[in-house]
Amino acid sequence: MKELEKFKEILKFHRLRITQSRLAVASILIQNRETPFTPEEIFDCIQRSDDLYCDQVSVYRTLSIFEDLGLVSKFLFHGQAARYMISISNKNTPYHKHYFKCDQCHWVEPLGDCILLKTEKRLEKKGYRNLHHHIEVTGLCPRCTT
Amino acid sequence: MKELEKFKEILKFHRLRITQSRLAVASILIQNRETPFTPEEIFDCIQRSDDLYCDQVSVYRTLSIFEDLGLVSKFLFHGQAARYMISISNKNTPYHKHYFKCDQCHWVEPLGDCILLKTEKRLEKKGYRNLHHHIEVTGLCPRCTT
DNA sequence: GTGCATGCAAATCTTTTGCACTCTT
DNA sequence: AAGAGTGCAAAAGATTTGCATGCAC
Repeated sequence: MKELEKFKEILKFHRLRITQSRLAVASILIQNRETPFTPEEIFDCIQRSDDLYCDQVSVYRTLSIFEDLGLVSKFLFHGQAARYMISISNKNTPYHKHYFKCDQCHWVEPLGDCILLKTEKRLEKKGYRNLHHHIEVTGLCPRCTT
Repeated sequence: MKELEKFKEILKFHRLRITQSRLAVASILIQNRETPFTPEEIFDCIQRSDDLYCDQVSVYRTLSIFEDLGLVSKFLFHGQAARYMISISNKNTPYHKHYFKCDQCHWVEPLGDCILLKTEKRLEKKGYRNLHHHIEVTGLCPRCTT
């Protein structure tokens, strides 16, 4: 399992420790790379597992660290707990930030190339700095369409 | 004040009552059309005002209704309370959904024409339905750049 | 008058924090 | 051995709900 190694490598690089909790959260995220999970769902998965263990609070702490390291991305669905999804591909290709999110099954699908680069360049010329962007397209995926 | 009339009109159209609370929240949103406010900030504004009144819980209930009616939009900033901003312009031009949001002062600025229409059409051909989208560009605005 | 909307209190849900203890390094 | 990380409990913050009362229609 290449991706878990990637997690370990990046943790080491940042002088962060490789612990049971961090490996547990990483494993769940890797196993469910197609769907963003809430901290609670991740915690439940870990509890159901025989060989993984992590406290619920540590799930939050771990996700926060993974987010800072760019290993996961955080998705906010309106009126719900935040959802996290692994952001390194199994081919170590760069993370693509733009997704379609299904309102019903929470399935997430990459959308293609970024279409905001021009907009950001224009803003930078005007004096805007530290630009980040987030594009969200939501709706019902083909499987959830009745 | 044209916009308040628009709020009243749309409430009436949906057989919802025109109440003190709803008018108070609408007024604050209209007065602060350039900045999205949290429910608490809206509540504080109302409390500071002499002639407006609304309970804090009713601010939440009212915002939820206004959102359903398309009168306001909800912005989620990571790790913070949701922010709401009026989504009808003073010229009754259609609401433009894409903004730059300043991380520091929460100033919000429209970005220009929508660049996702093509993407949405492509998805619809594939069987996706009920599509909505939300684009967020964040960073520091010129005023907040040191 | 009818019943939608409100105010208040309390519950709920998510996330964060404090602190003593544990385990990685 | 040092101190980063954890587990537990409890706090904090945002939002929702229940219910009796009030107000728009």
